[in-house]
Amino acid sequence: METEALDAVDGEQLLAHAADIEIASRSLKAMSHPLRLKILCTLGSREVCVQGIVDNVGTSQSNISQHLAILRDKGILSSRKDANKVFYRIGDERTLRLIGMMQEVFCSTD
Amino acid sequence: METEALDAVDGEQLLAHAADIEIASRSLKAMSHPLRLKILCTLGSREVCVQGIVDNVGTSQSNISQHLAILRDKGILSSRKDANKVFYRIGDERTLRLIGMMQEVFCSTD
DNA sequence: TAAGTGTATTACCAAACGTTAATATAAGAA
DNA sequence: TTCTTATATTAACGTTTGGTAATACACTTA
Repeated sequence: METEALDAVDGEQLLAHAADIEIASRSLKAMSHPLRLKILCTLGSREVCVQGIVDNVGTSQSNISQHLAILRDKGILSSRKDANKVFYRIGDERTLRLIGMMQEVFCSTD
Repeated sequence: METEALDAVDGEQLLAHAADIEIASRSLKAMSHPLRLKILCTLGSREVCVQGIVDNVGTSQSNISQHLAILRDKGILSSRKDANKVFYRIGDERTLRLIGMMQEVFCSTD
């Protein structure tokens, strides 16, 4: 890890490309809602069905379903149907990495 | 009927504490607007005055000032006044780390 | 002092967001 | 078939957000 990237020199800046900014802010926005972040943290790298997410996150089934739809539509989650259950997982590698990084940054005692 | 997928790895969940979730989502939300993310990337670890940010980010002075206020009020930016100019910098260490991480994740190595 | 430059604030409006409640769909069980 | 569980969708409504335009404030210089 080099700190040189942060020491922007004379006009140099991070995430310089407009497309990168758009993609990154889109992902951040998707993760920035407490319930959605909690969903993502509940999932981590495993697969959990909707009811499992509801039990863990703690709001109504309808509310969870709508947040899952947002994450799914943005390409962050992917799902698999088994019988009458639907299992979700984080299908976007970058998001998975970001969640891990969030833990490094925001969890003090680990 | 049981949520075995969840029970199987009961203890394994990222950002487990409610307080961490709140703090993290708050920071993410602040960064999740394209203009604000661009401001943060413009700053990096250096100090830039408002007009410099306006020139680099590219919207109205009023709009930039409002986004700066949001970031300042959330404790992400700190500022210093010199004559009639105001210089901003990222004053929150965690945000600085996150921005660096965003670069790792979202910037294709070119 | 007046004029000019740099920054912040306000008011207004439209659009996006988030929650609840109700309903719909799908699949397994009886 | 009918009942029950699991998940998704829709409508409605209040809240928040974001942008523009206008204006106010702060400081500097002539």
